[in-house]
Amino acid sequence: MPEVDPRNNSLLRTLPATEYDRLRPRLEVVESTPRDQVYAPGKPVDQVYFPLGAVFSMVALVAGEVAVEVGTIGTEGMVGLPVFLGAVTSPNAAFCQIAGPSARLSAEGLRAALVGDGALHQTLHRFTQATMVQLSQNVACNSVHVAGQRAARWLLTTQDRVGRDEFELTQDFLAQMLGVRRATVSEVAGGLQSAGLIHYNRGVIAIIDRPGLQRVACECYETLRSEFDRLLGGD
Amino acid sequence: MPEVDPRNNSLLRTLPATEYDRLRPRLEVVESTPRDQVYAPGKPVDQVYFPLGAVFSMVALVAGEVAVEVGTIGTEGMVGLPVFLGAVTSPNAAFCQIAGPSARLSAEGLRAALVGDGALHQTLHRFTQATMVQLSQNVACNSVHVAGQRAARWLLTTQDRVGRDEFELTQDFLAQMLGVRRATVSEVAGGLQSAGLIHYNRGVIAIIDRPGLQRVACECYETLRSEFDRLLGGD
DNA sequence: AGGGCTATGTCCGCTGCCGCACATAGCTCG
DNA sequence: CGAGCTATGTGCGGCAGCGGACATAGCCCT
Repeated sequence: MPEVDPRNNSLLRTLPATEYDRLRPRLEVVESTPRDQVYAPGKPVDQVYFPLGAVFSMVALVAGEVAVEVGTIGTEGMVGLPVFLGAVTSPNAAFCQIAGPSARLSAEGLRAALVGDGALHQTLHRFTQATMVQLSQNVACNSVHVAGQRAARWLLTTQDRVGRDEFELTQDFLAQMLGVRRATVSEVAGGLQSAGLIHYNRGVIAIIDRPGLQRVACECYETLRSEFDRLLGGD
Repeated sequence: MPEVDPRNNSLLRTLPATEYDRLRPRLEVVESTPRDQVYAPGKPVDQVYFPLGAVFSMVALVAGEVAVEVGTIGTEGMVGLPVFLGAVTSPNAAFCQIAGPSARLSAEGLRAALVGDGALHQTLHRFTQATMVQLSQNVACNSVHVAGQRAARWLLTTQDRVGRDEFELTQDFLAQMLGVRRATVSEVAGGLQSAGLIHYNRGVIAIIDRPGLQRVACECYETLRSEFDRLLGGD
């Protein structure tokens, strides 16, 4: 595996050297592939992930079955907030969406690093707030905006998180993330492609015209991006 | 104002006596009426509320205008988590939904009470986790369940929070909370009434048949209730 | 008593998405 | 090179909820 610097993760990057050095030996760089689970509903969350290029999805279950995406996490965050918040388990699940590396830390490792009131604690507090804002916006977005707008928004957000303009994504997967039928994604994706905004082929998608996509996407994209900047960017 | 014991709030109730006594002199019991704002989007959150009978609603804005309810807070919680999480402002708003008393505390008062790693800190961490679970479930619920199910669920939750089987609520208000048209609420509420589950009249609603309502509501009600119990009840 | 306001009931045409089903094209592997 | 799988395209009937508009009824105030 190519050595990746854990400092590619914004949360880790903001830590002062002393605190980071204490954490460093406990971090393990691992590669995830789509659908790898970080934690499952009701099972103990025993590891947290600081994505270094991978993107993860949090989903909520309905009737113990249908999974609806409630938020995504990339290099700006951490997967495993329930550990930070003192919960052993969560009713939600988290899994890999886009392949890539992450810095992994055991739950005890995180808890140990949090004793006292250091920078990590504060950083994770701000990330928690950012996550709550993301969840809130998603509640609103899901009930107000139509599939096409949300698909465009999702693609923009994912591009931000992976930092590449091409990544693996099937229509089937995107349909699950948006909570719509695959057939609906087929229609809206076809529309975006013939408008020259994206290009896709058998599970690989490329963003061609970002500004164009932004015009199609709902304002939730901009709203969240600027709020994340404000909360997590300002240091 | 009738003196209400701040210990009616579960978060305050779980505090050990020493910590509560330190907080007590800073708490002020206040009465809220529907639509009273606790905080507004982008403005500093300068007070937090521990509801003692009132119910509050958090809403997210879309296009700076349309407000969609993302969660509710009653005696089990606190309004003003952004303060705890170190944010000065929030893009969301919070306002009173059902009239009643709360224990109010200034933002600085809360911050002062949090120095060191006491029980309040831990309690609020667990409440933060509970709130995130609530938000997640609402994302899923909004995209999967139909208006009738969600209305029933909302009524059940609100009844739990106010602790009475009759409270003030107009169809117009409920429509905003559910993110549907008032006309839609008129139809589903009419259905619930003729099924003998509820009774309402000009802004006052009474829950007649709780078990019946539970059969109509989506499982999100039970899911969340048991998760809140698990996180906040176990002490 | 009457005027106005608020809360509620109801109707129409429309649209976005659903459930279901089937068709096709590219990739992979024996 | 053909079999089979996976990813994508498409069509049809149906329904929930929308936007917009209008009607009625109870309440309050004068």
